[in-house]
Amino acid sequence: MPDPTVDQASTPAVDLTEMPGHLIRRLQQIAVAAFLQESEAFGLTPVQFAALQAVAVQPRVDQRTLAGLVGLDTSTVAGVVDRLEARGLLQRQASTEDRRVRLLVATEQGQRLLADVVPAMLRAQERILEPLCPADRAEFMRMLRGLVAGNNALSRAPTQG
Amino acid sequence: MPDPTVDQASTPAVDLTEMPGHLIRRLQQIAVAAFLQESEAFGLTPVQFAALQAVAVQPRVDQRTLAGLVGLDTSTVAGVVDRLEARGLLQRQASTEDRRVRLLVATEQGQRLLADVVPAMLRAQERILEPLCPADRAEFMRMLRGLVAGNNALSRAPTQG
DNA sequence: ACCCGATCGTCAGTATACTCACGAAGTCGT
DNA sequence: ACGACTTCGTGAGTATACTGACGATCGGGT
Repeated sequence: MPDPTVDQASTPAVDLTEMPGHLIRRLQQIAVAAFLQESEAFGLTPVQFAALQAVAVQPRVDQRTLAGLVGLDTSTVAGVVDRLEARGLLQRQASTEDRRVRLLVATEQGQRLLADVVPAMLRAQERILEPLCPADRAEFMRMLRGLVAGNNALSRAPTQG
Repeated sequence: MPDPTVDQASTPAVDLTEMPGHLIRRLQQIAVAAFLQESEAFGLTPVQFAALQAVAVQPRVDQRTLAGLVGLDTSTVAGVVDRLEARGLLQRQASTEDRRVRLLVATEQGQRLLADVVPAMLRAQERILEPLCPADRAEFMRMLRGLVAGNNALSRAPTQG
């Protein structure tokens, strides 16, 4: 009697739970869900938070530089900035020196919202790593940094920060 | 002289590269890029591969069960299955016992494609973990499994497999 | 037999995230 | 001054991934 979960023909015995890519995707879904739960009251997504935060720290960045800071394609940044601008959290200013670029500045409202969201964001980060013992958490973060740094060039939007 | 990268007002000093959520998102982008590069010739996305693989291993699954196997929302599964069906890699069969459900079966063509893609997929997995030393790779996978299992209920699409 | 709640799939809407192509604008060589 | 090349932002097209709502269907209780 063959194992009923495995096709008798020639289906390769691939276990998704052994594949880094699969687990990374699942963990990403989890990380987004944790963030959204903790920051429910503020209506910011993780990417919107990252973008707004980067703009607040570095006012008058252009969109291309912002893309490099948060690790996004410039097409994607355009949409994220659109939504932040529509909510009045951020402004696009025309540069006088280079009329191609749009300089980004966080509004007062954006900075206030940011300050409010930070604690929720930090709670979400803790929740993500909670299943690991404290020693493992540090190890995991170290490896995560190593993997992202080592493979940085692989993705379309390499980080420069 | 204050650090020019930090706003002097009150911008919280959040370093994105210290946030698990940010690094996980970056690593996910990297994992997808690695998969797409290795499997370029076949035109399958990581999620399409996972879904097709799960259907091949477990023929006549319904879409809801498939969602649980690969960790996807049923809405998302609908789209993935649509695309696989349109390419003739998979078939939706009406169940005689329960007319609500659509049973999924991989076609011959789908199974052949799957077999062709598996080596590319495995190469992608190796590339993702490549920056770590072999001992760390095993450790990383162990922690990854622990994080996904421990937080499984957090995401909308908990895995049952 | 019939209603009630649960389940399966789908749909509309929104938000990443990519590719490729484009126009506008800058820069540099000649 | 002019053409070649590059760079910045945007747009269309595609693919995850979620929420919330819906119709169709099934099951159980009365």
